[in-house]
Amino acid sequence: MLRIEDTDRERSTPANVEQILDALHWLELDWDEGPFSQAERRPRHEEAISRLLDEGHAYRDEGAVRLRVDPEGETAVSDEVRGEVRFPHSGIKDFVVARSDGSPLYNLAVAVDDLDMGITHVVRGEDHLSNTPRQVMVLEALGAEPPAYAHLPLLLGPDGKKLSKRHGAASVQELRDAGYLPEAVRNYIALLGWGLDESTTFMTTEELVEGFSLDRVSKSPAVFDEQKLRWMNGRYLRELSAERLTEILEQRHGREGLGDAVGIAQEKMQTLDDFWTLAAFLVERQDFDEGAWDKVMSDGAVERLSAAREALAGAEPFDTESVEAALRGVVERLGVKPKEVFQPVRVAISGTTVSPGIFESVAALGRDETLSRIDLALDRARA
RNA sequence: GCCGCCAUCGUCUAGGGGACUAGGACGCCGCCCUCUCACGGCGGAAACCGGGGUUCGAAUCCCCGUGGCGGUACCA
Repeated sequence: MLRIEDTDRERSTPANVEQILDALHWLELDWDEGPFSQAERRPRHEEAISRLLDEGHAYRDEGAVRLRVDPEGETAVSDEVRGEVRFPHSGIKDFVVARSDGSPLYNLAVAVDDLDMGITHVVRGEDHLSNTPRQVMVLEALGAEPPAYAHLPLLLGPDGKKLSKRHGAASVQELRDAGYLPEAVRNYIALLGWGLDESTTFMTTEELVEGFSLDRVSKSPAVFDEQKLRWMNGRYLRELSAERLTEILEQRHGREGLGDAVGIAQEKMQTLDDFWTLAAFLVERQDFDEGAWDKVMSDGAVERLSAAREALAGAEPFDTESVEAALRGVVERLGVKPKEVFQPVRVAISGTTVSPGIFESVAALGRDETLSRIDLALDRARA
């Protein structure tokens, strides 16, 4: 039985817990909630406290109950990633295990819970390492063997500050909203503070489960790098079938009929959000970007654009192949560079100089819409 | 203050005394591909925190320093 710290116990609001579980669910990670309810656990905690009191391991001090700590001794914690860590008791005073009102404190509650639940491995953030000797002392006073501990390096934000768990669920939510795929996030996070070997980067969940080992967990904190996540997400996006991606995007945007657009934008996307910036022009007309317009609609652009219009008007059938043939024919006839024809067309249909492939885009728009957008551009250029 | 953890390219990391001229990935730069942007391919710049030891030999082991982080609560 493995316990993964941590869902805050008493201090967690239901909404908070809800968020965390929601994040785990989105990441497609399994979990077992265990006995969350403090109310349920309370009798066991009180039992442990009175045992500690009866056996002289703890005493009352101004109402609160404190555990006795032998000032001469030391407590060693055996940690799966850091080895044996020794804590001289000179740095640990008798500590409170129960408040004056009898309610248990974290270090006691967690130790008793671990014991009752038969926990064998406690895996949690490094921020708990210094608390561990206290939990071990509680367990020892109770005559129990402490579980194995593994303290993982903290995750830092780009600012170098720790990515707190209390905001952790929120940031997983942010990643989802920003258009990252759960499998990419899962894969990326696995690589923070751990690696299978010196070069493996992409791993399925099965491979992760199969290959994970605590002895390859690193000891130093890791900074979350969104650039790398974007790259990885792009790779996962391109592995999706066009059908599946269309389904995801149609649901995300609450629209139908995005298939063609998805087909030609997929290879350029890094996040789901990128889709709209890349392909919005295929769905609705965009305003002309002034910079792009000035750059492309220079001398002779009107002639080249009208020639392209003529060719497209006669292209039959209006698919990618014949569009390409028509446009390349114009290039040849005019004896100009390909881009001198393609870029004006691109600006005419998309409003800007950056877009997916021109032949696919024109074909996807259809003849009528394409010609009408070109006419609009022509009018504007002549005005 | 005291206790503890950590320290390799900008970032994630490999490395466990000689295989290190320090490897891979993201990002960056250049070239190729090319209708733009991407994708892809090729190439490049880029790091062992500092000082002492130990050793024939140290990125690797030890000590000190420095820096970052955590704990030291009738918080979790």
